Amino acid sequence: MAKPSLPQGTRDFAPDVVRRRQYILHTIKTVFELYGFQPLETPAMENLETLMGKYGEEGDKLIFKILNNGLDNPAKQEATRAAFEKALEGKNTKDLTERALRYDLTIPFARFVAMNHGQLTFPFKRYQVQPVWRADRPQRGRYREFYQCDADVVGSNSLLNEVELVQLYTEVFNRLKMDGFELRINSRKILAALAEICGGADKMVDITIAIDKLDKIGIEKVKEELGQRGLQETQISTIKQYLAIDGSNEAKLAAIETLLSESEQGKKGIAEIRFVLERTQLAGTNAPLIIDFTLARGLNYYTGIIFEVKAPATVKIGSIGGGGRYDDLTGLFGVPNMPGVGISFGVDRIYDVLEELALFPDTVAQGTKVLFFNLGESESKQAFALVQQLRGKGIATELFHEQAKMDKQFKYAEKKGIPYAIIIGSKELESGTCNVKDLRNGQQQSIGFADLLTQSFE
RNA sequence: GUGAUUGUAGCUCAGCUGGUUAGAGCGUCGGAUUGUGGUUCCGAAGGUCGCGGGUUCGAACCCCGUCAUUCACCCCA
Repeated sequence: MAKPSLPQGTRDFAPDVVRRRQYILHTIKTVFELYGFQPLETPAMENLETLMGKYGEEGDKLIFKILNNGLDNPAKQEATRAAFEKALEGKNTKDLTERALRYDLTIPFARFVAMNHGQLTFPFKRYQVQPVWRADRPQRGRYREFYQCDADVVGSNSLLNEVELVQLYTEVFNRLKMDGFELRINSRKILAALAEICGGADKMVDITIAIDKLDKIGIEKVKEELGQRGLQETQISTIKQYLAIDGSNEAKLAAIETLLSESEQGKKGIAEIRFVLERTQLAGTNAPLIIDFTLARGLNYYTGIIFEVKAPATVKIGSIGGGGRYDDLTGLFGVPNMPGVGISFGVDRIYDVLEELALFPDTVAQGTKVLFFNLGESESKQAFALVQQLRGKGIATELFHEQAKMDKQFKYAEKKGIPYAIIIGSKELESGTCNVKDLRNGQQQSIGFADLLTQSFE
């Protein structure tokens, strides 16, 4: 029997890890609900044609395809062989695969909205927390199966949605006690305006891809890449000027206004950012909003405000969330005029940040609150009755599974992080009391069976 | 997909130029300890050296293949 193993890029989550992940997800979901978002779940698999062509050529390669069943059916053998020939050429055919694992949550969501737009109440605010799969090569912090945690508002052009999402981000990270996170904001319209004054709107994709790498490779390499992507010296110099904008949010706005004064689109983008900044402030939200004109976000479907959440500078993890506005979510599925804005939380990275900064509350590790010791036949009968009563009160309680030395039972409690041990031996049985020991400080008191039910066990 | 890297006990890692029976720490289990844990002490179990092939009198070590890991690129969360 070969050693069991896991498929590349997948993980088991042990109990203590699940607890901590649930703490994060529960916090986020609570805030989503607080802001009026509704939960949605979609299937792990979609029809292949729903996904293909939505993520670019590279994206298509990273979609996990599911082999059709019944390929060994003799009647279909001819078609299957032909399909396989096509697969060798890199083409997909229904005769070989017609389903695939979802690659993200946005496209399934778009599919859902397109299918149900007649029944939905708009603006439709949904959140969705589910795993997605990518046939990417795994690396640190990159997996083939990972959770996405998205919230979107569709069917509304109002910038108030952006303001609310800023508040939502702020609330979540405040609740997680993550001091020092930053909310970077930019507008895709400003990037478009930059491309415009650099001589070609068609260069926007090239420019954003290069700018996006600024953090990683530095200004010189970005200039190099821009040159390779066919931009002229004067254009690169304008972009350099653009990237050099620095200072307070006000100073940045003033500088960008001068630089993009010729562009109508640029003015719109600037006005959008101004609006979000002002309204956030007006609402009294203490959001760490920072304008960052170098923020580009690779994805091309964004059209307005874009966000990115950066982890506190002390942990070198970078982005822990992002999002933005798009004009047309469902056009690809035949339902036009469906604008929206959405955000996403990077759960795995948030986990790493909280771990590194030791921000998980101690209580997260606790499952069972009370362990009854098992010291004999009649003792355990009494204990078992009390166990059920405490459970009835909603207190997570266990009885040690067999009679054993106290030493062993203490160690079990300690390893499971159980805070209270209740000891009922022959003496206690006689007196109708039990010893309740707080394992965290070693203090112990004798309590009557009846009084046990009014104890808090916190 | 491209280029590197590393695979030895449950975990972290030693293991000399290729040479007898592959080691340590931590963890696990048992004991010191028959009703009070975390410390300490003693003892034990645990390995087809990732897998397959080759070279050699002899391979954990060298060669080839393969699988997995980690990292970079691409792309992205």
